[in-house]
Amino acid sequence: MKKYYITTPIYYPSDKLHIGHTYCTVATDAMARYKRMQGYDVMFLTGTDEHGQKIEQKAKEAGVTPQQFVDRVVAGIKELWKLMNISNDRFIRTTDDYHVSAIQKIFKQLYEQGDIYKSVYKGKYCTPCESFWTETQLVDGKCPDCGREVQDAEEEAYFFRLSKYADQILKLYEDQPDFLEPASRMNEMINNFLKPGLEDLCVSRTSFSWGIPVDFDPGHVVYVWVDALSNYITALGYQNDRYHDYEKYWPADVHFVGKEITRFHSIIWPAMLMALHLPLPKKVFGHGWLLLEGGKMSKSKGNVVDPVILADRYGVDALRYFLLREFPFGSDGTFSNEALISRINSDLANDLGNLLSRTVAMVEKYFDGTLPAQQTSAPLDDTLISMAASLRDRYEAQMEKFAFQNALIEVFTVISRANKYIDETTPWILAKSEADRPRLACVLYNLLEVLRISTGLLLPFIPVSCEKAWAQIGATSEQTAWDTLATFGVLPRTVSVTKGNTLFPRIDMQAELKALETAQAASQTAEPESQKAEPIAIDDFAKVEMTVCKVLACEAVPKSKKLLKFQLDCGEGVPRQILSGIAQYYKPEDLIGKTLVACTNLPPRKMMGLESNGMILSAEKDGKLNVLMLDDTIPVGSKLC
RNA sequence: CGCGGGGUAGAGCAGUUCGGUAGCUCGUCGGGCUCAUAACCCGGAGGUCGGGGGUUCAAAUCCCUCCCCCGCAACCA
Repeated sequence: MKKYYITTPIYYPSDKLHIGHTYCTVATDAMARYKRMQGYDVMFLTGTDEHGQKIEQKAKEAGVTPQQFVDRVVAGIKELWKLMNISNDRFIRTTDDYHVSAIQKIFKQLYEQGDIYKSVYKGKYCTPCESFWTETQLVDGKCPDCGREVQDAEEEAYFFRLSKYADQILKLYEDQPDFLEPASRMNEMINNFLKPGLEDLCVSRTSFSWGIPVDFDPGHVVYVWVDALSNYITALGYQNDRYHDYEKYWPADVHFVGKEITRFHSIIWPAMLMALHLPLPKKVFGHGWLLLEGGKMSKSKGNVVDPVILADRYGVDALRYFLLREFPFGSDGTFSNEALISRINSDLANDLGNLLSRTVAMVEKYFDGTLPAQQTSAPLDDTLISMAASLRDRYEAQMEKFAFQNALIEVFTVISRANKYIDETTPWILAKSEADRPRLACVLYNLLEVLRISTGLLLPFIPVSCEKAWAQIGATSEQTAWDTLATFGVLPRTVSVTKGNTLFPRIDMQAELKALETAQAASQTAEPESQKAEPIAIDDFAKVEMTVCKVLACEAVPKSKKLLKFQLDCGEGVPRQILSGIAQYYKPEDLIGKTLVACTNLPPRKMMGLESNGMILSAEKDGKLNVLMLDDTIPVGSKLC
């Protein structure tokens, strides 16, 4: 049997997942279901990448162990995939025993054959801060955190000989121009990383401990590259006994990944596999991001879209459909509630749902639910029939290119044609004459066939709804199998229908937009987590020196989007230079002469090569920022108390 | 000149590989229909395809140039 191995990235469980992760996973799921439908033996893998410093910190903040922390988040992720009807065959966690031991073996093998070597990470060390810094991070040759002297220091670390594989990877791209898609991503890799030259990659850490220990060198843990990327083979049983289908499924047919991690999958991962003498995946596809009006989705902006709310309100299938129909898979798209509702209404409710509803209703009304065998065709039927019969091929061509959007457009073109066909044939008029009954029966039969083929092909996208539709049009799963979908006339002529519930109810746009706003706001405030600041002692507050100052000069930092450079009179006799990331909110000239407050006892910090000696106070809420401006009569140099 | 993506009707997008009448969805205006989820069908209005220059019989598409938006990396104390 032909096999097909497809993967999502393994997600980082430092937080709840959002609509972006859902997008990628739903796409992978649709592809997996499509391939199963075609008769492939599919392995669909997803999972979680659970190690690293960030999770160690988050667990500490939450007062639990890292393992407890990830267990909780991962449980939520599995629930989300269940809700979204994700049909993954396997779920790997990088904390799974079998993965841990396999990684240790892989790491050791690479070390023993010389592809990983122990070296030193050279830098400057600040003893009181216990921190390593590179030359470029230093401010005036001193520790950027505390301003004290630093010493030359060396830290042991393991490195992977990535540089050794640069040529082979360039050759891979030449020989296999479709290895990484869309093509624009490959250009980015070549220009940004390959051409400038690859540096060896630091693949271990000693600065945190939440990771897979390097078993032959205590104190070192394996860093994300080797740990996370290898999941695609350890999940099949590579170097472990938990699973035994590495031989069967590897190499993967495609890795679906977000564009931010295409680099890891198209450079580091192939290099690692080359080092291990393993076959390379056939393809890496870097999909685009879902953006929101006003930019990227991010926790800090508080504009994260929660898939659970949307699925609860409109149904899982509707959300799945929207995600794959609205956005071209390779490029970014803009998500909005309005677009979601509009898409559901126009395609699913008005076109597909209504076609099903009116067709089934007419079969019940005119023939008591069962068509007679005597049916008369007409030339008018030909266009519809040929469109429906050839639909599978056009759909398949798009699916093979991961062009989900286009595949769905193909299906809905036929659905629209069927709605038009009803107008052309006017069944309600045919119903009035006994002589036209055979003709009427044929018209309704043709409509049922279009519905059978359409919902057959929509199965990977909206699986639950398709099965409901089959129940209504009287189709069995044999009659909607892949092989039957390129043939018109599969349902028996005397098919019986059963009217069911409305497949996709229309959504009241105005009412829902309001309701959504409330629901989303509620879910965000429901988890204040670290919102409330810890109480501090008055002494702690007193440590912060806040000084009233006047802006002497202010200009944008060249090539910087965020930074403005201030010269401030803080009553110290000499101007103080402070950089502040508010360029998007203020024009430099508007701030000159204003009286502001700055924190003036922070250690100096270097940004864009310029030194900043403090922080200008501003207030921020809901993405809006205001610099604190004071009455100009307050004397410069006053301390806030 | 850091790298990449993009600018096409009021909104959102396709079309650009390989030049040949500018298309889709939503919205809007008018008409039709009554089987259906106030759904469906038909028609209209609405675009100097970011600006300028070039190649060509012919440019959204190819070449040059400029402008604007967005993302990535170094910056957000």
